[in-house]
Amino acid sequence: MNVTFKDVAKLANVSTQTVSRVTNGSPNVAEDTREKVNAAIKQLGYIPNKGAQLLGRAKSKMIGLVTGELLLHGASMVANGIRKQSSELGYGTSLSVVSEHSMDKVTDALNDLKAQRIEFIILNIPLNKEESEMLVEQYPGIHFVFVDVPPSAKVNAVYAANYDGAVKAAEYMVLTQRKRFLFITGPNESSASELRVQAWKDVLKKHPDIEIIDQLEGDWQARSGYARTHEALCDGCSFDCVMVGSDQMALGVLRALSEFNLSVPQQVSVIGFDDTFDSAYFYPPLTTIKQDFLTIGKRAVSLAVNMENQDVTEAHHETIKTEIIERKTVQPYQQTQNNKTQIRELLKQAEQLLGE
Amino acid sequence: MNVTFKDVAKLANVSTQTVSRVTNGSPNVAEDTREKVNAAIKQLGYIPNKGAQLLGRAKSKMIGLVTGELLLHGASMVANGIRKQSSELGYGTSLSVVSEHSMDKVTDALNDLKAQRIEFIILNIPLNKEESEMLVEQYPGIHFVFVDVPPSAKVNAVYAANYDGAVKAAEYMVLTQRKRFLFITGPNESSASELRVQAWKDVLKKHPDIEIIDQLEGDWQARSGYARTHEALCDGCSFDCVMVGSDQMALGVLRALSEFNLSVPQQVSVIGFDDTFDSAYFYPPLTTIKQDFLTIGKRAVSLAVNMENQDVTEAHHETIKTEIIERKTVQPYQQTQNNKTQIRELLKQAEQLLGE
DNA sequence: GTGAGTGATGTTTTCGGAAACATTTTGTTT
DNA sequence: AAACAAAATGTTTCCGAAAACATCACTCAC
Repeated sequence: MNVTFKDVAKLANVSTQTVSRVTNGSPNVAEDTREKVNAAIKQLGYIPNKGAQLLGRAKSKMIGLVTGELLLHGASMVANGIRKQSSELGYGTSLSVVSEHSMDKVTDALNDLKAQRIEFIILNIPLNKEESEMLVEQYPGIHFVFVDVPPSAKVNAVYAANYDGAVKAAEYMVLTQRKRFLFITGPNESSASELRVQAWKDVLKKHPDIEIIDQLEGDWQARSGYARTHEALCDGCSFDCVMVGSDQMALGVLRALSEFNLSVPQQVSVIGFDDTFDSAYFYPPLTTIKQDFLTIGKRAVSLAVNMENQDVTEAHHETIKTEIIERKTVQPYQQTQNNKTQIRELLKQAEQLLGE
Repeated sequence: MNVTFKDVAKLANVSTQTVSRVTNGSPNVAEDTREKVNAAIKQLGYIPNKGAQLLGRAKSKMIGLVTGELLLHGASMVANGIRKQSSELGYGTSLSVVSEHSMDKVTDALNDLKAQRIEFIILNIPLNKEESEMLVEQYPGIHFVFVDVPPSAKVNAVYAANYDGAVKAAEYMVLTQRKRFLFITGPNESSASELRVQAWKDVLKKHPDIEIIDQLEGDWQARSGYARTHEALCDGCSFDCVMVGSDQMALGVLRALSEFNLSVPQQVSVIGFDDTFDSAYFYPPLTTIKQDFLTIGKRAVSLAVNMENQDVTEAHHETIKTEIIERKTVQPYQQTQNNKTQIRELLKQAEQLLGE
């Protein structure tokens, strides 16, 4: 029915095995034979059958990715990095999105990948230490790389420098003389979120005059950032600074603050985490900790593929650095007196309105 | 090496074909045999080999999706709808992301899907009429469904009601007495974008006192919305209203306007398109046209699968309705005099700053 | 009681490649 | 030119499931 190997072999007047050698780029093929075969392939529009390849081949040349919701900036960018690096290294990718955080769904996804005889799997979902170690044990022969998972000697992983990044954020806030902190964190099950909170706390507890007003759990999305902040304000919380676990949540935070007529950064400073494409266009533009998601994805692939060649003596860990991006939602101390500019701007706006 | 069919058959003391019948849910299997086989499968941890299935089976039971960048809200949500509906109908999905708009990449992706013997393919990328028709011809036997592609009798497609939605947006603006319009559109190659612009123009040309100041092309992302608006303002353009092709671009538009001290919605009204999760948290919350992306994805799958059973006499088209979401970036006429409230707020903010 | 129909199961063949192994051709060395 | 290595190509077998076909046991009708 479909064009196959044999058709190509017949047309090029060679054996099927030679065709196979050409399609797989074997070096031991004469140049003119190769050309002849390639011409036949092109002429017939031959497309190899993945099923047959998978069945006949020892290795699948595929990298599996199990990830959370791709709407999230981080997950999506990591996936992009993985796709990019995989294709660079000559691997295909098979994607499995696990929306809910349930181990059943994860094992379903893993079985599906195993059914494709995929031997490299990158997991970018929140997992605790036990879960990640269990998976490695449960699927022997599969090379796992985890993203942002609690450190474990048994498990290969790539991390953003969550702790370091969060330290930078907290120290930056301390420098600007903020005293009353509100935390809006990512989901508690996320190791990345946990590390960031820990870093914030570690920095702040060095300063006895600083108070942590509250710590509220969000789901990375703007909606939750808004809801938590709104609740806190309704409860009469008073804070001069919000540490937020993601830029998207920070968007919601900014909105809630603006509804309560709290000016950012004068009355309340806000810092995010991620540096999404949008965050530079928030009102005001968001100061945040940049993560290099693309590199995280790329390194995860490289790590996975290298595992094959190396001794599995020890698990590899790799940390991708973060960077603070200074924009307009945190006001450095020395600028505090600069409110005049702000006031002048507000008055100008008022005048313009009057002029209409 | 791996657990296979034969192992299961041996353990359950049946033939391999019986195992096959059980795994495929054939009705002609005795109840106790079925149980025996299932027990053996479970005991051995048997996972079917996708390659062998693909090779041995006539149909692949898979739906392929070729989509643009999943960072975009629309693409990501459509993909979610497709995954959901596919698994509901018992199909797997294979995803292929095409970042650049290049037909070569598209045919690469298509060939990859064809290599998996996938017979249902949904394309969610900007394509012109010729391109879509060409693909249908070039890949006979494959059931294509296109998303937001120019209407063609030869091509099955699912659309958002782009034209209707854009009409609503334009009429809403007209109602609020806006006179000088700026368009920030999506990429020109996008049929959806084109339709929206056409709708805007069709509505506005009924009103001779309305002027279209400029029409600028963006890439759906905030950055481009910001850049285009910024450029327009630097060029000295004067407008009281911006029609924007996507919410993300609208975010950039809002930022640019705020940098020029133009108040939204008093001096300039802005309306977006999409209703992304974030848009409710913009400053001010964005008035926009909501698209039901999830349904678009779901309907695309249903359409594809139904094509198999029906005569291919005529292409099917389906339109998913849009809805206007009124928030705060468009000011209805009767509220224009309400500026006092706004001014009072600004003055209050100024006072607060002075009090610090 | 015999033949037809039917449900449950077994046997054989097939899918399309790739690995393992065998063979031929070419090139190099002495 | 003989000897042998290396490169190029061919032949056979196998991967793991599903389809096609074959068989068998049983029920029911006449």
